Amino acid sequence: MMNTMEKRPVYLRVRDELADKIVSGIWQANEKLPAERQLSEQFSITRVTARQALVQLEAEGLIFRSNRRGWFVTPQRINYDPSRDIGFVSYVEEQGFSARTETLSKTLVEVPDWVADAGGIARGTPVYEILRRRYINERPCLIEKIYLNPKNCPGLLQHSLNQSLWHLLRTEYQLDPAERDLEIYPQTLDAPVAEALGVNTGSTGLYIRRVCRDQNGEFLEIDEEFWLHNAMKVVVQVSSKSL
Amino acid sequence: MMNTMEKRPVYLRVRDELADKIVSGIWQANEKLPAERQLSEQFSITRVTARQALVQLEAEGLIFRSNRRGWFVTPQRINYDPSRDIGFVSYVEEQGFSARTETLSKTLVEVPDWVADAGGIARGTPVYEILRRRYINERPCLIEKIYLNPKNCPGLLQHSLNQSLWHLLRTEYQLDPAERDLEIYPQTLDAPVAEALGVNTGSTGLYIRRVCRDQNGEFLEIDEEFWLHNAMKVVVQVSSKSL
DNA sequence: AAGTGGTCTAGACCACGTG
DNA sequence: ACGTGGTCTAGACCACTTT
Repeated sequence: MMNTMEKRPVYLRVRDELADKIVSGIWQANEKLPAERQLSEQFSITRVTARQALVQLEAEGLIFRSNRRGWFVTPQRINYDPSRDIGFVSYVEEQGFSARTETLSKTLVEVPDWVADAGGIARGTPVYEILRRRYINERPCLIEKIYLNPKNCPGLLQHSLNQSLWHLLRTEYQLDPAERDLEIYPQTLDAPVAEALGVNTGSTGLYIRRVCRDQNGEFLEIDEEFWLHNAMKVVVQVSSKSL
Repeated sequence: MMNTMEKRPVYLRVRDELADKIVSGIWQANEKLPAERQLSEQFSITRVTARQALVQLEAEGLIFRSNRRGWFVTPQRINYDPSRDIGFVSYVEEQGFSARTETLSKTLVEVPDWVADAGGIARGTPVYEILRRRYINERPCLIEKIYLNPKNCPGLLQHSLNQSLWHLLRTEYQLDPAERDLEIYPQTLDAPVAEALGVNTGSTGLYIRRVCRDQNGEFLEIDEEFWLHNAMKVVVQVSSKSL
């Protein structure tokens, strides 16, 4: 029974009880929580209040929702280093998870203005655009949008892109990035991305943008990643530059 | 009048109208939005629905709330490079904002276990712990918790710490970081941090952890930062390591 | 004292996913 | 067909901030 003398709002007390079942391991990763109506009955609260507790846990990353199927326990975050290119799949597998990449589309498009500006190429130039979806333990965790200058990698789209892109770029085209500019911030997922990840539009995500250049500072690749906010931790190692 | 044929939920249509006033500049940064009750009347909706729209905008980072005072338009994000130590204040001022640092506490404590492990020092060792709050345009934006090995900087706490810590460490103690390990992920703000930032417990934040080492790999500083999720963008430049 | 957001109740209907 | 979450109404009382 809950202590009714406690001043903490009801929804936070419910949150605490549910959080407890998760961190203590009573509810395992990917396990489905009881239905909202069931929870409200169990705690003698309205569904609105139950939802408030659930939304709070979602914000904390402890649970996630899948469309209209229900609420589930979030699996452990993976570590992710956007500055390395040893290959997503092997990197994730090193941590004991399974990973998979799926190519959603690969096309030649007119370069978006911001990509042209960030990459220092002329506006309107045609570039390769690759859209991929990546899974961790069969859960779709990020959408990736990649832009490449065809000048550097002609015929790239003929290859299968469900594997490490950098492995391909290195072995087939002798490309090697020397420097990367990263931009990272929390952002809500817009409709197309959210849909592709099977979550609600407007749910929280983490946005990562990566601009890779070669030794001459010439743009090699620009990559935008839209992650579920609870799927990973960014882990980067930076050496000091002499100024 | 809103198009009632539209399938988009009401709260998202309200969101759109409010978002429009913000991005179009009709409502300026830090301006207060109309009261929830006023909005619900204006749009002929319940307060619950109005709140749903506001919470959505909050998640997107477009507005923020201040205790029970109301909802306000979020000012522009600053760029933040956790790999540099040119000084927070000057870095922010370069971008046209004002900045200020406030020391909340400075003490000698027994090293927390995770700090000892991450820093490679013996558990139980005494270390300096510094707690600071940083403002951008007089808005509290982050809480910083710093751990330092007193061996490297004896007497540090006698200095004023409302300024660039690394300037102090360099000029007074000849310390210079060679390498930094960064860990970055979205996380909700716990009670003490949220209170110190004047926001609700459980609101979204961005967590940054930084471990600085010298050339010999010895731990110099560990720093935990708890940011408002909408206050900044992480911007890091990484040079490729030869593997 | 008045105004604000914070919390909560007790319902309802809808759209979608799963059997 | 049924169970699920997604949305929404029309109220209420409380705690805190501002005037």
